[in-house]
Amino acid sequence: MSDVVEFRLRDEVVLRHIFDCGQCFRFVCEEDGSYSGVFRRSFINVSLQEQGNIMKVKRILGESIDEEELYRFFDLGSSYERIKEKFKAKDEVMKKAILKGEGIRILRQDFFETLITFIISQNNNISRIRKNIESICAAYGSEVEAGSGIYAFPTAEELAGAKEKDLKALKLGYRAGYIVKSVEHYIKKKDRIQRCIEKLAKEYEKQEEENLFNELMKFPGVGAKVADCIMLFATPCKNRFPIDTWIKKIMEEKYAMKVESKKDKDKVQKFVEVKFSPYAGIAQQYLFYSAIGD
DNA sequence: CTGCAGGTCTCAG
DNA sequence: CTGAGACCTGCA
Repeated sequence: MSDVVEFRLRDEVVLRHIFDCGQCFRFVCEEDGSYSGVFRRSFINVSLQEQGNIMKVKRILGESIDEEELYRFFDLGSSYERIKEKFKAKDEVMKKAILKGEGIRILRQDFFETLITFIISQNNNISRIRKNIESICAAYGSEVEAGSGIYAFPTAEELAGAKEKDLKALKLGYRAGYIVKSVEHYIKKKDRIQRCIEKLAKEYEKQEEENLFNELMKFPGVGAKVADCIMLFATPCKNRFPIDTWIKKIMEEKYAMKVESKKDKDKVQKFVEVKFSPYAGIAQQYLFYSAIGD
């Protein structure tokens, strides 16, 4: 445990691509291009050093930071360069998309936080998603350091104290009900889900991926898109391809695929799986980032 | 004052 | 099993 951790990077990393590609909502860009945000029970600052060869993580407030946990958070065990080469060779559209999002990495975030965050994200806009999350943290999370005014994301037990009307008072809107029910559901199912995730961490299996997906779909307020996001951003599975409005547009414009009915979407899933498995989710991030970029 | 935002749920058919 | 409509809120 320490105050500063540095990693020598094997891959090209661009912080903006990581923190501004829609996978997380609590990190903000500083004037020097570094990013600050809450990681577990610490407020940290992430910057690149030495022409991008070193990633430096500094604890600003709260608990000391752990190298292993950060290594996992930034998915530093995966070689994105190798994945990118494979993608480029297979697909021309992807080749261009990768140029725009060269430095993306998929963060491995906390499961519960990701679950609640993406329930909030449905049919919502970025600025309100951010506000909603901060409200929840301030109301139910604990401060990373006394008097700092910076709050960790609440644990399931902390958030279990929230009633629907309380969350509505925080302007969560109709998602308030989903959250209350999903917190309850999570507390009941968390052991089972944890086991699923551990199995997937040991080795990737399509069947186990499906099991977890089906399990996630049982959470109130979680549909296919949100389930895919949770899988991609909070479990070892990198094969889910969330289809949101941006991806829909891309698949229609660049791949000439229809994306309206559930059937159409299943077709898209198959299509990207054949091309990019077991990393369809990483492909999704390049496409997504290239779409929001312009 | 409408429209819409990184969807999901609910019901008819 | 599939396809419309409704849905909190807030900013354009």
